[in-house]
Amino acid sequence: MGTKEKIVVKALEMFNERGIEYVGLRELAAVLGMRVSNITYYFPTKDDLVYAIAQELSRSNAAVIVERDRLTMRSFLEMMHQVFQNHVTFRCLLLSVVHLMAQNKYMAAAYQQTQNVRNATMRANLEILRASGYLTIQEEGELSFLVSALSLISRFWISEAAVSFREMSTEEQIDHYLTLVTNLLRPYCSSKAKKEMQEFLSDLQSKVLSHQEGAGKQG
Amino acid sequence: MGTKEKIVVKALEMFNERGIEYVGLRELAAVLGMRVSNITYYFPTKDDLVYAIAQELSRSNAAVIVERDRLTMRSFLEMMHQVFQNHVTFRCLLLSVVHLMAQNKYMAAAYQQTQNVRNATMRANLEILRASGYLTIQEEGELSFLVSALSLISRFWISEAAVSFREMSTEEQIDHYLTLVTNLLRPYCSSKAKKEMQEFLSDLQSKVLSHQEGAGKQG
DNA sequence: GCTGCATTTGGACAATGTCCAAACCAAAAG
DNA sequence: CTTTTGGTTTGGACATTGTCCAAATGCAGC
Repeated sequence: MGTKEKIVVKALEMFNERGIEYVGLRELAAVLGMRVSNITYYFPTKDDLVYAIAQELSRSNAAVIVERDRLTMRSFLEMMHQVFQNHVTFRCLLLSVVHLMAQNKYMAAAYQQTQNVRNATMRANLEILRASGYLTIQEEGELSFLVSALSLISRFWISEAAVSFREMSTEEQIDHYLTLVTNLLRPYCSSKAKKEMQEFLSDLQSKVLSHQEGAGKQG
Repeated sequence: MGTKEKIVVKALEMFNERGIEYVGLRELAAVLGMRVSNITYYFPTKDDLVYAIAQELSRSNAAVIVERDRLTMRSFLEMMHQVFQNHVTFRCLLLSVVHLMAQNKYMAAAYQQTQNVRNATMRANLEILRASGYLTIQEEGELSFLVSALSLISRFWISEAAVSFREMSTEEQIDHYLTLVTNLLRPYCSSKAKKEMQEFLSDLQSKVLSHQEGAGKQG
């Protein structure tokens, strides 16, 4: 692993723990056993370092794809689950989204485009679910509403969790917000969709419980 | 207006324009025609200054109340509207919520309590709307879902708008997110509620249009 | 062994929030 | 009118931050 990668990995770790703004380059350098200017050699600006991390998140999120003809309510929710887990892995970015966009025009542009793609994909997926008889969406307005709402949840669930559900474990947080997603979709769900949703939630919660037991054994 | 108030007023103005983190005390002092240490005399810490602003937001939000026996779907939405307008007035706080909470324990505690009160009030209001035949909520789960979803929207609509709908006017942004709120509630609405909702939205949008004309005449 | 280039280093810079002793100033006390 | 008092205001210091640059180091290829 080259120096550049080492920096990115350690930076992500520390940024996630304490927040991007509260980790100084000197501290990061000290942990890495190098000097500050060695970091600025690879990343002239702290923003460049953050941007490199952001690109990794993009890559991770791009990897979460289900073939169109295999999309079910269950696989849709599992996609959301994977995206949420990526958000946890890169939580420092999502917690600082507003500041990063305000400061760094380059990142703002890239983020904007990514989000446009994500929203279009979301819309397409919902349309597939309607065509497959999972969702009973009557009009365009309902579709845009679901896209908007899912986008808002997806972007900011981790921020709300950070300020309001700090005492909950990551698994519990994800469970909470995936439940929110299912409740949002429920009024538009066919009985087939509701059944898959219920199965998904039960499986999810049993995983959360087993995680808690695991944590209990450790502590 | 004493020095202390002058500082708070100007700070809010500048924080809203450029973000709390990007307005230095020296710049604020220069605009106010005083020295930095004069600010720190009244607010030993920048956080203290921010906290003073936060207390003003609390006061403004506490003023948004409708008597219980007069609560209708329309007045409920108008309450949301007023809250959203308060958020605009104090937008610097909402845009930095995550960082402020991470940094300042005192503010975190105060915010937490405020949010608990707000959620309880929201729940109570929704229950009144159900009792008055506006909402057809069947089970507890639906009620908690609506409270959670409304809380998330209320906290982060302005953050999403800041990164995604920057080109929209404030009125358009508020219109968009109030529409989101109504769409969220719609599946649980009686026909009476739907009618009031529709009236509210029409009035809102005609206001937005007149605002646009006004802006057009100015520019 | 020398050259050339990527890497690493130390030290500087301006800007930030915070702090403190001294100066200022207006009103009360003598 | 002078002195004292206590709330303001000031200038300058401090450590810390991100950024920058010239010099030193290390290493592969000739």
